[in-house]
Amino acid sequence: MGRYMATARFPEVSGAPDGSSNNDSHGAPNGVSTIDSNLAEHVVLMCASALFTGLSQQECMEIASCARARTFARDELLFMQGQPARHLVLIQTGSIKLSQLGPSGNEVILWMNGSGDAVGVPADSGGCNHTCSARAMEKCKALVWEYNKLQNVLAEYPLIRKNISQILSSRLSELEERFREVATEKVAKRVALALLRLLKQIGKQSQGGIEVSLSREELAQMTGTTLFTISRLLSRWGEQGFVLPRREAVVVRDAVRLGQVSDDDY
Amino acid sequence: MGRYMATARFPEVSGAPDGSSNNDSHGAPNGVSTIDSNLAEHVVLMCASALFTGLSQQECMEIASCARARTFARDELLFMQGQPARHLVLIQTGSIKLSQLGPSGNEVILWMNGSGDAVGVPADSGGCNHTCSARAMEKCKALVWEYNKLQNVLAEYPLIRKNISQILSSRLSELEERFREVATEKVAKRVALALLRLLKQIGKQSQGGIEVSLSREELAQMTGTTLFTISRLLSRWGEQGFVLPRREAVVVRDAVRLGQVSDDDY
DNA sequence: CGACGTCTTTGCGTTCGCGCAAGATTGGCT
DNA sequence: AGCCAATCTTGCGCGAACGCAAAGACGTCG
Repeated sequence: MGRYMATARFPEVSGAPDGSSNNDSHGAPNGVSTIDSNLAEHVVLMCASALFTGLSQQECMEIASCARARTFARDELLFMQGQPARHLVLIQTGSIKLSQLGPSGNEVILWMNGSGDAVGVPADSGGCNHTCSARAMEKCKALVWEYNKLQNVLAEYPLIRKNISQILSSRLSELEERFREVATEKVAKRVALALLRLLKQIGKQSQGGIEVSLSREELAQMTGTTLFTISRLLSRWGEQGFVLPRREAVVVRDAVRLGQVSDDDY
Repeated sequence: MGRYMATARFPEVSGAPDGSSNNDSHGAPNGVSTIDSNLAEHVVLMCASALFTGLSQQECMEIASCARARTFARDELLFMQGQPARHLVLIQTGSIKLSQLGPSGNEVILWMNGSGDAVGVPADSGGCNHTCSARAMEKCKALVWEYNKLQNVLAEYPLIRKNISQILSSRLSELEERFREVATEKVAKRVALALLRLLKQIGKQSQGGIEVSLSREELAQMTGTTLFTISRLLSRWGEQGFVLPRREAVVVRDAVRLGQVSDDDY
């Protein structure tokens, strides 16, 4: 609570960058222009992403040309729940959290997305409103397409439609699983399972283990509990040695042990 | 628990009906063959369904010709969690519940589907396993397509792909909402919201209100609580008059009042 | 019609996890 | 360096909901 209140401006991811676009000094050596080396990066990113799986480098390059490169500052809002969806964002570096606000003011974090993930995936090409708000957790680099420019791309490469279905479908099954968890499992197990998922999604190698950068409150909002309970849990687990509680983060030292957490571990 | 244990046979929705297929005696009057009148019914159903939205009657008829009509008996299993998905089922009458079983044996009901809904929607055309089990809640009539026969249809009518994305996307947002609810709201509100949703999905007009045919336990499995708590809740609400607790069902007399249920209502 | 199985109700004790409050820790910023 | 705001920790009490047990209601089937 609190930290974000200042950002009251209504954002909508704009294609036009805030100044910090492609021309980041990358010390491009003689002959290779900065634009080209960025383009190559983008193509690599795209080919590895679930969204553009199956497309050739050639094709990715084509599609990349309709995109704008952007950076998002820490805590910057990409879009807000309820707004009409207009932009597709492919994350290059950094992580983005998608959270939903309920009528009674309660907030949950629905998704954490990292490098290679797509945010604002269009179901139909247009017309829908965002079901959640998106916020950069740290400085992010990303590629942004406007839906209307995407229309042609989708028409030309029907494979992307298939990939979108695939993405939607796998998100659905992940959420089904998480729904079952939050509906039936006790807090300790839920938190353990959430952490294990987060390891893969936004985990960063760190001394002594893999670090997940989420505050106690954010972890609580992912698992349907309170920051107090999370704090107590992590303290306990810290004593047992398989996690290291950090400020706004958790370092997981032993994922296997974490996976064995059961009801009696709290 | 228990009632279902007997059905140990491994099912997989078969195209070949169990005998009770198209030729239900419908007292077809002279001139109109039973087949034709069924086909007409199917086309009407399809045109009204989200899956085939936008297709002409002509086209629906074409597609219907690849389908088999089937009935499912009460408590019949359409498919089981973990099995490879092979069939698309469009519900004509009756309702089907989709439930997921966790590793520790806890079960939740993820979806309740009624007339016009599609079960086993293919994300990609094949290769995936079912994330939940499907069971007919009552005698159901349905149309069934095999995935391999569907391949051609999907290729010929790309609109269906779009519709599938649409369906997946709207299911995703419903589940996001329910996830938020189960993660943040108290039991009373969760149950009220679940009932309101069920009214639309599988509600049947009944004397004194709209009836939802779910046992206490099933209602509990939808909302992440126990049959005891549900029973107590419904008793209380019954006293207040806006619902009627019935055996394996709930009659909602005043949906507006139900929507106003808040924490202090239990 | 009566017996049985299933579903439901309700009482009661227990516990998990909430939520406040006060204090400790941390990192950023001037 | 030192202040300040944000985050985190921990103790404590309480209440929502669980979960068992026993009894009641209902429908079915012989």
